[in-house]
Amino acid sequence: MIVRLGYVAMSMELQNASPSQTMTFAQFKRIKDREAAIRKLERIAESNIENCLRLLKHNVGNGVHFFRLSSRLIPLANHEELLDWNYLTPLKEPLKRLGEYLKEHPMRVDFHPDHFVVLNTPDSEILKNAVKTLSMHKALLKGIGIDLEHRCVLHVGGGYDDKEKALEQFIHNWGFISPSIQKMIMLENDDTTFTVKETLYLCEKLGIPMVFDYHHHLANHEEADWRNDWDRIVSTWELSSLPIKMHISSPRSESDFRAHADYVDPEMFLQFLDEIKGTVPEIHCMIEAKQKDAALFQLIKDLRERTSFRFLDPSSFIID
DNA sequence: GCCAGTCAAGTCCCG
DNA sequence: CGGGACTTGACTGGC
Repeated sequence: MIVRLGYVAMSMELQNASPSQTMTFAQFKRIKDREAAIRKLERIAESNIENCLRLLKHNVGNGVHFFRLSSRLIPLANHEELLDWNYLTPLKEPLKRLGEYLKEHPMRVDFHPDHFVVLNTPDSEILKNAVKTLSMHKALLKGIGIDLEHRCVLHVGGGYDDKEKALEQFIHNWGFISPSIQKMIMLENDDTTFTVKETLYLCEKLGIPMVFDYHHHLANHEEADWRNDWDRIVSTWELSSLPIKMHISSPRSESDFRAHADYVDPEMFLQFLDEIKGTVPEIHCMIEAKQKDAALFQLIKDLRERTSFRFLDPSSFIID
């Protein structure tokens, strides 16, 4: 079984390389000349994409081939008072450069839109905004030249005091979402509302790959033993051309259990790998730790010290 | 140059 | 029902 590790959105090691620089709407309004303000937004977005390319180069230099792109590349992209702003035109060339680099250096990249993209809302305005944000992600993927299939991880959404009803609302809303956006989606179990079993219910019904978040599962489950659902999780990936992916993080502390720790506990990870060994030919694990790439590099170091895993490259190894 | 406060979005929580 | 907490990284303002 091949295991490939990745990390999230930004680097603790590269200086001044944030892909999520921003301008709030309050700041935007304070600028008298609207055209100048829009040009500033465009400069920030271009800089974010430029930093994104630096991050990709940093990844290649360190043998990392799995990476989550920031979902905050374009500040205020979906703001209702900026509907006339065609943010894509000035970004066409920078996005193309990302795509060209990715063609030379293959890397699995995807997005995790912010948690206010909720597809199971009963409010049609909120659904409209969620779809708008997903359309931006679609445009970014197209601009880079990445196939849309399974590139956006989302949570199921709100519980609204009746989770069964909330799940049915998801199914209802799903019918109003265009196939090209449906195709982008993966669903993840969350740490407060929807468990693995509930997420699986939707994934199986609608043909959506499920991203298993081990930490969230520990925080929120009906049945503690996830292994009973593992085969079902794996099966949701049969319809995808990409290998199964999941999220790995450690709790910050017992009292602050849901928060992400700085690093990943290697013993916990090794125990987990031992459980799933041989169940899939290849798995991609997204390391979600406060220390981002530094946590990934530390985990790799820990694994090298503790195991005799055969490393294919600095961030991928084989378990027999 | 550091620390506290602000910003954005939805949901959730409390009174 | 309304206001505040939550979450995240970036940024601003006060000292």
